[in-house]
Amino acid sequence: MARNEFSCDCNIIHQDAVLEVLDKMPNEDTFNHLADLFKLIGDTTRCRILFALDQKEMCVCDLSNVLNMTKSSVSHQLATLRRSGVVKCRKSGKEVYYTLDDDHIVKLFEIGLEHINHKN
Amino acid sequence: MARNEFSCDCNIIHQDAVLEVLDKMPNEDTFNHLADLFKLIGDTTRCRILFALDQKEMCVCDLSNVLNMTKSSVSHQLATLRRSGVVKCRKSGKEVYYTLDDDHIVKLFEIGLEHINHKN
DNA sequence: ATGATAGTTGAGTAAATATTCAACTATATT
DNA sequence: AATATAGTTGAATATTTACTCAACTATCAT
Repeated sequence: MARNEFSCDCNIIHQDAVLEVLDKMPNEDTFNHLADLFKLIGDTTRCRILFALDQKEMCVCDLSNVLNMTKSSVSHQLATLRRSGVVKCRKSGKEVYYTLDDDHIVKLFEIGLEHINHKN
Repeated sequence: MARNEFSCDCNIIHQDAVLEVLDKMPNEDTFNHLADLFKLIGDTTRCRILFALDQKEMCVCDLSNVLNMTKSSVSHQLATLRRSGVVKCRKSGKEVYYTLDDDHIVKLFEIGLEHINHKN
């Protein structure tokens, strides 16, 4: 069997399948964005923050108490979530109140929880 | 204001909110499993593998060609996905064929793609 | 049996990242 | 103005992890 045209260390076993799937694959950017989204919620702390904010608008200090973590740590994660556009904040006096700003997050959580519960 | 009972470096601003949210929060295990699930699909390579397998059953060599990566690298990621129970495999001759083994993954991808496209 | 190919696996390396710590800004109170 | 608190931020550290490399097993063809 002839060496394949692609730069990988094996021969093509099913060229038809490979070409068909390659044709249907979204581009690199799409996968990067998709992975970035899941990576964003793929952290226990951020999961807990997002879940808490889905219940109620909260300031950094409230969240620190709910998570039992330092303000600094929570603030760092909130900054990450804000940069990614899944939470937004408003300032009121000395406090900064955060809220969820993305409907998809809740849906992802719902399916994620389904996944966990349906795994015998 | 009295120092709070929780071991964090700030005072409670809204004790009612904190207690209410704490009451609704799932336990630690749940968040760990949830985060692990999203972490699993929070990687470009694994996203691409799962997307490809959603199109068609494929062997490691096929996937290596689709992804343009070494067999070793793909095999490592497949082992991770297998350990987590989102793909399964069957051996046939020298080849090992992988398929998706979790309906939730496709749903998560759908919502993820929605998220990406609905962002301005 | 010998050689070739598909796939796996463990160790090593490099990159990414979550938390800590300390310094900082901004706002409110006295 | 001085002090205290809420929150942010950059640097450092420690942990995680994706990929490479080399060695290995299993299967097929001759």
